[in-house]
Amino acid sequence: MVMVKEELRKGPWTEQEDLQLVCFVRLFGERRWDFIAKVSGLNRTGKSCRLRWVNYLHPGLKRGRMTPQEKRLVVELHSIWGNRWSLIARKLPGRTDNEIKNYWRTHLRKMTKKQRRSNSSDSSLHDHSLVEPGELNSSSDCSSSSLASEKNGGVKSYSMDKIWNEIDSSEEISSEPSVEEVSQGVADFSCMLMLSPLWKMDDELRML
DNA sequence: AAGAGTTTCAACCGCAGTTCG
DNA sequence: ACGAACTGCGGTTGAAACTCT
Repeated sequence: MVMVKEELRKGPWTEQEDLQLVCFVRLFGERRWDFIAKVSGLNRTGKSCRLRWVNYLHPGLKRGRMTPQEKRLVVELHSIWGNRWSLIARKLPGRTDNEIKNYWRTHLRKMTKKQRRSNSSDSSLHDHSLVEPGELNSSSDCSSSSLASEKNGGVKSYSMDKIWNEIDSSEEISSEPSVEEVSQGVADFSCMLMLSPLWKMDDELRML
């Protein structure tokens, strides 16, 4: 028998992987990521699973651009705490440290550009307006919980709403099942049945 | 219209801190 | 007390989308 060690998957997550991860996080909670990674049959590291959950799948995440208020808060807090992104993120409910970090980088770039320009043209630098032109009226389309670019028909063109709907509709399960329950086969947990290659693997093994 | 430059965002990596056996 | 495994954080990268010329 030849043991083929499957390579860990990297790169963008598929809708199916997301569903799978959400199911297993609901089962086991937001901890033991390595365990979840193994048990779920996702070919990902625990780290990768955690990151995906925290930055993307976690319910209650706000989607869409940051509002001018949020931007202002980020700048204020950054002036106090520096690059303590996770700390700053805690003051902005629904925002992740990654998001804030990303925002800060672009913000910083804009500022340095502005500065360079104003240095060269000797204009004043008072405009600390964090609000880009046109932002105030159009701001915060957070209501749309669709993923970044639903326009592109790529891998990512599905929405979190859709995922959560699918999950909700497929579960009437208590929030915290015991490990025993799980091990004896919460397998009737429909999404697990359908999704986890682990169970498939089990069947395949039996066949041998 | 097309190509270059810029922005945005998701994901990976390495490291440090924490937990557990 | 100690080492291994796990977790969380900050930095960085790369691809896709968008804007400008």
